[in-house]
Amino acid sequence: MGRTSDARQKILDAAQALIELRGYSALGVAEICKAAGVPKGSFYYFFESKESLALTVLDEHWAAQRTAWTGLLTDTATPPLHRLRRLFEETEAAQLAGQQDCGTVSGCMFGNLSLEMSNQTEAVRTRLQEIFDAQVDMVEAVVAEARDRGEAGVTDVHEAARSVVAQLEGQVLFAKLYNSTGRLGSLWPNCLALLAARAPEGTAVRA
Amino acid sequence: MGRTSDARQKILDAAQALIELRGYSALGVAEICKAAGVPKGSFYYFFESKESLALTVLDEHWAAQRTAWTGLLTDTATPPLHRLRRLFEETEAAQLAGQQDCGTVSGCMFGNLSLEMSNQTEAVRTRLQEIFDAQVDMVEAVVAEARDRGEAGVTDVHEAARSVVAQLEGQVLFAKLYNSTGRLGSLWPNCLALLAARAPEGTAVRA
DNA sequence: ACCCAGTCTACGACCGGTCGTCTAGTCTTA
DNA sequence: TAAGACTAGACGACCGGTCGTAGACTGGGT
Repeated sequence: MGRTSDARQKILDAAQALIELRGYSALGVAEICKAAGVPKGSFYYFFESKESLALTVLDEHWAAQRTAWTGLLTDTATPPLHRLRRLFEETEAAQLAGQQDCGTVSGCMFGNLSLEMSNQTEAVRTRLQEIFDAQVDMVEAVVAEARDRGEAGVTDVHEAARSVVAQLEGQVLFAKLYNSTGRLGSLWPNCLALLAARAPEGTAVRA
Repeated sequence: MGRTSDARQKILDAAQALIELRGYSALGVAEICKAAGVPKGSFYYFFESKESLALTVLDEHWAAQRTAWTGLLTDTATPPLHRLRRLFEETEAAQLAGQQDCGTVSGCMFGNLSLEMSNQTEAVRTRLQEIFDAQVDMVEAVVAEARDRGEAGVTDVHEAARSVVAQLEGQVLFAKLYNSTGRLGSLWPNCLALLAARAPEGTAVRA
């Protein structure tokens, strides 16, 4: 009896879980409705189309993650690099939890959908770009803070932040492929390395 | 006719192109056959199933890429780190070429299929694991060589190689999502950073 | 207190089309 | 003509999506 029908929310919840578990294209509207315990006929009352559902799931998931990230990354009581480390630890913990819940490391929904849908529907691609832009911006702010405190030698903070997020996506992809969270521990040392000063051109790096 | 029918090869080529362009799940057997100019009825003469086609495409694509990588990475005439740099340059060039051919950065087929299929069919997941294992091994050999020459400070060469490949996958994912190869240039400096010595535990943090 | 249009929510039945797959058969070559 | 190489066409299942309407609720008229 919620003000917005709870059937809609049940569809949303089921869709989010199933998309993380099995992807989008391989998923049918009927299957989503069955999992949600909602008649299929109701689906198109609550959602305009399957794609519109994907967009809504994306938005809801990002809203939740953004809240969590904001809490982690803007906590001025802890040094900026420690905040980043906590972000990685939380990511690892989340993947581990997902694995124990449903037997499978589900990876990052945004990365998953990027590779699966971005060249099928322009709307989803645009939304995913906005999400990753926002993620990078959030990391960038922390990196800039660290640099100002002399804790990171990097000069181009935006590109550095992008690389950190890219590293995270790549490692999570591996975690999903190998169904193992074991190696996500390298996230933090790698982040540290990416945030160190860069040699201007060419050769080796000393300690 | 040819001992291996050329129809089979035409299906393979069309499938490879279409999978890079539109993914696997969203692709129908009929569409592949039409693009290949092969009657749909012939498909199941040449391939056991759609999944078996995917496996074959994967193998063929990897065989080609492995050859190219081997040529690049085992060229003892050039220093190891330069070989790695050339690998990134070639990757960037390949993505750019793909973009100009079909208007879209197609990304890495292995990464794409990892996120799209790895939790649908175990056979594909296993094959993808083998491919990435091999990629990491190839990079690892070069990293070990660089370290022996004192050009890389990293101690765990396997994990370092894995991180380099992860970074590559992450950046290529972004290139695909934003349909832009412009930022793949950060691949090489990031690789350098990942190959530098790691502090054992949170050194950069002085708070 | 009762009723009855009118309105909105919610849904089962169904649509045309496409999916992956298969079989029955036609070609080609020797 | 025997034997393989190849293919047309159709199969049942299922896809995303539509639609007519049942049921719950509303607010005036009586």
